[in-house]
Amino acid sequence: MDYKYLSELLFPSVTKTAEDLEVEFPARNLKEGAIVSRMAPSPTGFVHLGNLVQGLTSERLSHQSGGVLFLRVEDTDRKREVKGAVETLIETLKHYGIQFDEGATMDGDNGIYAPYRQSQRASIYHVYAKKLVSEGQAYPCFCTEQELEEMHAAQEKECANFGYFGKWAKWRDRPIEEIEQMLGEGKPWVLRFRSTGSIENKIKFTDLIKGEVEVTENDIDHVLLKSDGIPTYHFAHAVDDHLMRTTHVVRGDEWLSTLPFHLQLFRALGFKPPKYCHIGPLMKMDGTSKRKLSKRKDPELALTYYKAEGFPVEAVYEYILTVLNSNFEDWRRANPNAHTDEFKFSYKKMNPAGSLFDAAKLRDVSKNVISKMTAEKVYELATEWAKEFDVDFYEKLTADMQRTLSIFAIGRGGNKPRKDYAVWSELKEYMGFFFDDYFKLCDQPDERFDRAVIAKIVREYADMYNPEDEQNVWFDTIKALGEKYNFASNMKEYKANPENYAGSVADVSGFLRLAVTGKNSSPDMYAVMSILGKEKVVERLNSYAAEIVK
RNA sequence: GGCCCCUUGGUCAAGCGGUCAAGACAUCGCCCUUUCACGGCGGUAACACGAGUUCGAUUCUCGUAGGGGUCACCA
Repeated sequence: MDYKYLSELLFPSVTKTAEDLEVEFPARNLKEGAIVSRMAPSPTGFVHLGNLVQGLTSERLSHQSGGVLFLRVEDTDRKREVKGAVETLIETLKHYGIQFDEGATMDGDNGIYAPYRQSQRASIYHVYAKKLVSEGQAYPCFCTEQELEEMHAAQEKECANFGYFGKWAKWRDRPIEEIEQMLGEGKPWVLRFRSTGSIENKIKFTDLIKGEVEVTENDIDHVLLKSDGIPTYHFAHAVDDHLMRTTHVVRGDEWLSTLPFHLQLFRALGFKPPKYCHIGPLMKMDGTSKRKLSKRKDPELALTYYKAEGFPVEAVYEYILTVLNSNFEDWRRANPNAHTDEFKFSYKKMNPAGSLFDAAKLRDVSKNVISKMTAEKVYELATEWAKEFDVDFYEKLTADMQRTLSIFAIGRGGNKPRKDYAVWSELKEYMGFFFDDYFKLCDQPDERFDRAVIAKIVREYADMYNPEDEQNVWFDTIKALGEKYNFASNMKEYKANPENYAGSVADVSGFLRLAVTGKNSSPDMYAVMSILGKEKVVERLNSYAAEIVK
């Protein structure tokens, strides 16, 4: 077989050579040890938490080493093309603050290894395709979809391994005349790799996360170019990561099974393969107690979900880091205010197994993150969120910025800041009572007390509330009022002999709280009342007193 | 089915041949406290199973089981 002739037949318009491309896309000039990594998602319409896990790993690895991180869009699947997906992708990654040094952007490309969209790189792939054909390492296959299905069925029947290999590889060794004839008839074809591997052979390979991995050689003649001339993931991966001079590939471990093929491909092309970090899958609890993999359709795994819920980006980051690097939490405790970039991230600390996504933990992390923010920061992020997801609430929040800020300031700062909410979408429930439109009685008063007494106390307090009072005076007033109705003002005494009292000042505070906020749980009452103002406080106290005895 | 990866409490996870097997989240109890929170202290709770190597295995090896992945002109 004259492979050279075949390659001209298949790729007549390709004139460039692999050598030309080496010159066009030269090696990077980086310091020793600098890692070049990338995020290479396919634009499916939404970004997955897994993408962020992978992206964050790449980002830390490259930037921490003084290297480069770039974004490459893997849009080689025309059938699954989703309109606007690339924009969504770039926007989402931007929201999550991943800083790319080069790669695909909204309006094009940034960087000398462009284009960074695979759909625009066909001519580059074809150079290598032609080269492989001319060397006898790849060949055209004219099998129809139906023929392939029949092959699969036959293999199933024979209990043979699946795939296009060995005797099943119909077009692997057809004479050139036949190929020319098919070509002449304009029949569609794909380019297949001529594998020389055997499943009898094992190869050892070191993954940066999994460690020593023993895999079986690939013997399948995988498709390199689809019939539309666009490469498959495998071929594009080898060509692009070589030309873009990627040193480290971070990806999910679902790729582990095709790794032998990738290694084979790099060798066939004369490329040095990158180092690989295969991350275990992120799983989720499914139903009862069974664990299941994170599927593309789990809405809570889509990044847009976290944005809509109102998780601060920083919280999602912190959570992912705690999952990725087990020592991150310890570090965070030791450095509560340091920027995450100061944490020494290491792939050595990464768990080779997959992990279950822990929503409760994320919430906890988020509460901590929010509790450390200033009121101004909370205002900024909460209003940003509300503007997009709850316009009415947004208007309330921004109507009087100073007032809103003072609400956010309650219990903030100091060593033990409050941790009331984990996401912005909970904010309305937490502080809604500050706005008349959202104020309503949510909770019931304690059953132990006579409602008439409660009403009496509440009404009486309405007459005594003086916003000018200092906090201790304010509280003394409440204590005195309670004592009048035999509610203990000294908690220790009350606890020692509860039977001597109708209740404690804690209960009295509870009555007032419920009247003013509509809830049994709220931030500091003194602050709440002073922000609401005398008029509003008195009004709510009185209407509550009336309401409760109806 | 073939091939591959994984397996410490409910969850995330330390642990690299000798530990009373960390810590965090969740949960429960107590304390602090004017409420609500925060916080503090403490409790329940784990090395999947079976062989082997070894004086000694959670740590090493091999099986078994379980979980997961992959076998496309998807990535």
